[in-house]
Amino acid sequence: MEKPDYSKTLNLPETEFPMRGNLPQREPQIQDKWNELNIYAKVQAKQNGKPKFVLHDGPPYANGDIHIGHAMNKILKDIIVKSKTMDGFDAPYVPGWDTHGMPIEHAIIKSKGINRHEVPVTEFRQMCFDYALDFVERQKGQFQRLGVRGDWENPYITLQPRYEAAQIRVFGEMAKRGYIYKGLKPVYYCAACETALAEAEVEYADKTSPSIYVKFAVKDGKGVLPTEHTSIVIWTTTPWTLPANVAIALGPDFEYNLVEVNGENLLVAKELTAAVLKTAGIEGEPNIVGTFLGKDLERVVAKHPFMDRESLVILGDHVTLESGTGCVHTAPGHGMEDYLVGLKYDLPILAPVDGQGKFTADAGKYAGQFYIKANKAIAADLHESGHMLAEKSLDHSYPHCWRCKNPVFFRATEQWFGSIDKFREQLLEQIKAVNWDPHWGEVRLHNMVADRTDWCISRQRKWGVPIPIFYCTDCNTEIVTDETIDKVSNLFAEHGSQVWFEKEAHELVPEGLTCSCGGTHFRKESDTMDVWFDSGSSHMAVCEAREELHWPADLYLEGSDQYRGWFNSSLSTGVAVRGQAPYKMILSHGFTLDGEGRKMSKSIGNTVDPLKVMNQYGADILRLWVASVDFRADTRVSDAILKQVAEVYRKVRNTFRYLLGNLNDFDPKTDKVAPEQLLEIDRFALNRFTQVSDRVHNGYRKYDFHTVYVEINNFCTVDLSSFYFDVSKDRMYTVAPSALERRSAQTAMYEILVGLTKLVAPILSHTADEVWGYVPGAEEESVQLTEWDDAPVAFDAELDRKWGAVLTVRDEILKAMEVARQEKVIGKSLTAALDLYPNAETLAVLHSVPRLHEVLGVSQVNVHEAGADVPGDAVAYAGLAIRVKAAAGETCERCRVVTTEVGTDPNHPTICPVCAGNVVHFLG
RNA sequence: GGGCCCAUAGCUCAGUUGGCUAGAGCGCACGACUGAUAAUCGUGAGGUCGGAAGUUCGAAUCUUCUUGGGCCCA
Repeated sequence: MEKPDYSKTLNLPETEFPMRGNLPQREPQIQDKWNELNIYAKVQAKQNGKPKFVLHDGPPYANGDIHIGHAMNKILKDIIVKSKTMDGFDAPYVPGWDTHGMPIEHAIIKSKGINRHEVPVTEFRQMCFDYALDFVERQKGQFQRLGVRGDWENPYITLQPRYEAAQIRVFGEMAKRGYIYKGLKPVYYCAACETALAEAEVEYADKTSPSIYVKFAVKDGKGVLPTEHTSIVIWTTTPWTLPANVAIALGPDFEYNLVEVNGENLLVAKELTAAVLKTAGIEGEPNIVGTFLGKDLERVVAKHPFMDRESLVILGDHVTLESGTGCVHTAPGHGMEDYLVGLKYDLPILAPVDGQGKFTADAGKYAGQFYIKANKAIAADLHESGHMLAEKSLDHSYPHCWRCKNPVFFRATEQWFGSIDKFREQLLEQIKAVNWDPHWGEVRLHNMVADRTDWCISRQRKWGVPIPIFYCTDCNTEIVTDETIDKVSNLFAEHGSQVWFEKEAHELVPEGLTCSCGGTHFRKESDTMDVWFDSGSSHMAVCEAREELHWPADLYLEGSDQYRGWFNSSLSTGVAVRGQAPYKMILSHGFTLDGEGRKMSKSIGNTVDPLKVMNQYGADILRLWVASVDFRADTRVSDAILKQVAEVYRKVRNTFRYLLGNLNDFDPKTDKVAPEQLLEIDRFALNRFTQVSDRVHNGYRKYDFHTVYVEINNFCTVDLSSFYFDVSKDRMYTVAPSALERRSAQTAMYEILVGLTKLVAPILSHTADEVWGYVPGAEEESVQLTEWDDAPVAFDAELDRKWGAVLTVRDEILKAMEVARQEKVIGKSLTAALDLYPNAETLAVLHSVPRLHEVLGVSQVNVHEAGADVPGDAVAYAGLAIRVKAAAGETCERCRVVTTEVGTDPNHPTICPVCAGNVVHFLG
């Protein structure tokens, strides 16, 4: 008989599951399979009737390709939705898009080079509409490439008719409750284009402006300032705004000097006194007759230099001492800060300038003049009347119109507001009721809501949802009633908001509408709504409207910029129309920075493109990266970081591969070993998995994905690869295929394989399904169609403690063996024989371990009694002295154990008796 | 300028109510194996916790200040 090739008589791992992921190629195939299966619908159908969990998607803006922030956001949501599903919930996910607003108008105007005023509104809006939908499709493909599962065939889009219709109803509800009012607010305005401008439409350029110092005579010093011959000196570079002056702002904590000059007292900030006097050409040592704190001068009354009006002294934190006089001319109708401080003091908002930039009758003698031209006339008059202290000019950076390049200015215009004031207390109450993660989110939103001004919801824009208000052409009364809202909403539901621009007012109002004045002719509002009102209505248009969802949502999850944005606008509309926050919980993530913690920007060139990452590494690597970081804070990403994540992935993948390889002949239906018959070490492996499984489940439930990542990583590397697999591999390979020792290990590996696949599925969705295709006996078409099971064994704390002690001893022995290896006493562990000299405690541990040599990976172990003489060449460790020597005998050609018994069976002269017994199972 | 947040080994993160020589994985170095092989195993070297001051018997953990960074306002 010829000597057999013993390597053919082993149960070596074998699997088609590739070692290399090749994710950029493989993932799209897996996604195709999901699409064929219609995985979303299938999962939803299966979970129907289970407790619902609604994560409501915050809509990204449909413009541009997705960036790394989008990727992180969507991946986090996907991990949550998938883990909730596997945890036994019905977790629908309806993705959304935000589509109206300036950036798309901007993009259309730029890319098509068109002038908004020359293209018919409906045509312009259609272009915006098409553009937005193009990007919805584009981003949808990119989100799907990330592996995100959702109702992609039926998303919500803010330009959808049914969405716009629902939004109109939100507006109507707010109006009905008296929360909508018309007021004045300054906006950037271009007189040449006769239009309001968004901030993004303003560009800064150098300009030379007048720089004048004007005296405002004190009329009532409130007992603090003298009234006779006393003036407050203001400084301005826009003399034309003086007709709109209603106040003078001082810094509350600044000191102000009262300086006597030529018989009159002038008030200027102490720090600026010298500079002002110098500018005014006043020589000599100033004669300071008094010093005051700004806050002591509050409500002093001055007299306007040329209007028949008073000017109130107020306090503002925006006052600086960088230039001017420290006494700030305040015209709430012509400046943002002036406006805001004006709200606090309830100042009138005057803007006596019309749409062409000409002064109105309210500007008195300047009526009819173009605002800039009036600068000269005003200055001349101030000289004439003796109010001009000094007049110079100044070069500075000033906002200009992006189109016509003319200077722009702030002009108070009529705007629609949502009255936060009327339900601020309710907002603050509701903030308390929400579950905030991280907890500081509550403070952040609370502070914002506590001191925010009313919500300006109107925009002088075309690409948006129109504000559904009519005006009586006879008496100009605003009309918004249940009937008009109903009518408009229904029209929008049918035709979309485009109908507002296509039809005349009389076609849009309910039949028979009559104004209280008796008028029956109407015109329609031309402003559109702030896009935050669009997305802020999503809880009504989506959560409440769609039957698979519910209101309020269980969770909103967005970047921390959304405290100001969507969290805020959604809360406002929710409380306004339903008296309640539209979400039970807010979870927020940080921003993604580069490897050095710097903000990413295209100009610096430090961006990480998720699409490139997926082409290079794969979506699962990106997903694993998301799971690996502390997303609640800002996170970093770089190629080096992704490489590291890819290493972790490789380890996890190899773990799966090894499990699959060892299970190639395992049929769970027939080969499973009952728990009580399992070898102790196999039970220990399962026991550890039980623990890991529990921790991973809890990690998912607390949205601590980093815990999930760490637990899985450590389980694969420490528990499995370096211990369990390493220690059990010889047994797996050498024993008869169906021997209990092998089936026992296979049972443990099978349970671990199935369980682990389910644990990683929410994160490594592609890989998990790839693995699932190889799992023996797996019936479901996707692991996403399974739920987490209870762990295969109940956690046994005693077993865990015992093997913990074994591992500690093993570590000591490995150290000793490493020393022997360095000294060339041994090579691989199987060439070693050990003499162990334990103390009583360690002896008990060693005695408790079945198959000790297997656990230590050596050929021979000789455990001496406690107290035995320790030879001088043994190395002492805690509780144990160890002598490592080369094992005596020959190496069994089959199992590679070194033993003196090789050749005991004359038929097999090169192998050990154990192998001789096992080999018959292979040779027949 | 204001509100909120972040800062622990090269990297990603742990470090309950302040208390043993600050931990893990990866990476790195060295070594082993060649029956998980574009794999696998072992050993080891790396932080004094952004900085300063303070409270305390004792602080990465508390206080103040400070530096750098981020989000949102102004």
